[in-house]
Amino acid sequence: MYIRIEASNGLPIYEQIVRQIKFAIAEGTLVPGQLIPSVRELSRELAVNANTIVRAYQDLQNESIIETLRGRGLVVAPGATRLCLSQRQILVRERMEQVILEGIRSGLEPQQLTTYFEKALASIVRAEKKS
Amino acid sequence: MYIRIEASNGLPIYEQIVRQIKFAIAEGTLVPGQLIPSVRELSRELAVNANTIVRAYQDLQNESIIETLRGRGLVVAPGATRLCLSQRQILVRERMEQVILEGIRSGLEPQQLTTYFEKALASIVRAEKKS
Amino acid sequence: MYIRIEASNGLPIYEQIVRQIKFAIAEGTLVPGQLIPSVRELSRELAVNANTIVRAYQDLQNESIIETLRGRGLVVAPGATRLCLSQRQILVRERMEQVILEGIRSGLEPQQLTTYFEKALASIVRAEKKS
Amino acid sequence: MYIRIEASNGLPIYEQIVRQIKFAIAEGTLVPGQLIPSVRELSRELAVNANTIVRAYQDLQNESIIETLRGRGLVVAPGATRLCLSQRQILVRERMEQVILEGIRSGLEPQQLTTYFEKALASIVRAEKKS
DNA sequence: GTGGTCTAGACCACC
DNA sequence: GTGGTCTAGACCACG
Repeated sequence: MYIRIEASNGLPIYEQIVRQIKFAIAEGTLVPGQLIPSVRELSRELAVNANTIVRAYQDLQNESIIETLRGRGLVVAPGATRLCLSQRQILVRERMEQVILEGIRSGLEPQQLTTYFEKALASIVRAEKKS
Repeated sequence: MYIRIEASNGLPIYEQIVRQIKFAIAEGTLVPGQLIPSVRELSRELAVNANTIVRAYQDLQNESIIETLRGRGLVVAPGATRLCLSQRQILVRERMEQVILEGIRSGLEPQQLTTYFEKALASIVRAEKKS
Repeated sequence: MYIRIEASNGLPIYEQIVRQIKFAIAEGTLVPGQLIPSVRELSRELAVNANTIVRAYQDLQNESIIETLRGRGLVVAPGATRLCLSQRQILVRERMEQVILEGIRSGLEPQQLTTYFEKALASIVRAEKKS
Repeated sequence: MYIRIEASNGLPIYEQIVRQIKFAIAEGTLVPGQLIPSVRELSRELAVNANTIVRAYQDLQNESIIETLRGRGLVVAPGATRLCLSQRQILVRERMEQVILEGIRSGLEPQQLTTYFEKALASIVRAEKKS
């Protein structure tokens, strides 16, 4: 599992960790039942304060995405995959609506917005295929 | 000019003011040369501390969107309209790209994204027409 | 006598007036004994608040550059020409020293400073000749 | 890093701080990546209100001269050195031009200005060598 | 009346 | 511990 922290990009570090773990689950890199790295381990690896990792893991526990296996560590919860996937999609829909609303309110024509959308989608699909 | 502050929506108050003034300029409610509400006036009207208004106005000055006429007040700068319009559109494009990228990365098919986009656009256009 | 006020250029309006009157005296446009425009007159002409003119004239009186002729108005004081000339030159010397000091402290070589100086002087002399 | 505040020299305190930090970066006392004094620390040290320090630091952030590492502090941004150096030199050139222009307009001969310049430069270079 | 600066002190999120 | 935001209230220069 690869997590990359970007200091000072606005997003709190614990949020970056939460998101990337959810993402790893959504795309199947982490599957239910699998152990995730211990607090100490991840703290060392990312050169991030242990408290910050704890905070991230707590958020994930509160959302029932991971759970503790006493004495063994933290594992991905059953049902986490479905949860993460649907969460992400709901989020995407909400943001899409916001962006469109802002665009319209700033005086962009629906036609222009559609053009933006299509161009962006095409170029992103292309870029993702390569990587 | 109507400014509405929403407490605790995440955005700092001064940012909400900055955005709404930029928006008012972009849509032509405020035009270059026009005096904007005085610090004390807006402070009273929004029930917000004067320093917060000052902060917002200073940000706008740093971006050359307003300028001071010493002892008289603050006016919309020449060129502010163009500035605000283009800023807003650039912002919309950037966010659109982000949303699409997130969508693709969360496993949504381009086709699904397009459906989301079209539905959202249609319903927003309908809603805006009414209001 | 021509006075030009630039709103919002940082310098207070009364200062701009004081300077330009001193300048007019230094270059001989205004000579000792000559009446200067009345407060009301100048206020109308420059579209500037009368209080501001009063303030400027007070500063000039405090420096003995103008004086009141009871019942007649304000006149340029005897000796004002010499005063204005020397004031300006002292000021220029002081600022020259400051600029050089800053330049040296910012890591510019004396040689570079000399080059800046010569180029600037040449171009300004050229520009002034034309006008 | 030494910062010296001079009360009431016309320049606002936050401006004095901004300038001196830029200067420290330009001369290499502060290098990119280095933590600058915390708000509270500098506030104590200079006996200046914390808000005033915050204001100064925000101005520096807006110019991309420093950036925040959330929860850890503020560091000099990469590229800040080049930025500060060039800013300072541009400033020096502008002021040099202004001074010369004023001198010419006050009736000083180019020859006299050159004499002023050379004398001032020589004496400053001498003084700086000693210190 | 206007904006600009400063202080004092509070509360927040983050690490 | 860090910075970020906000409030309250003061004083200043300017018009």
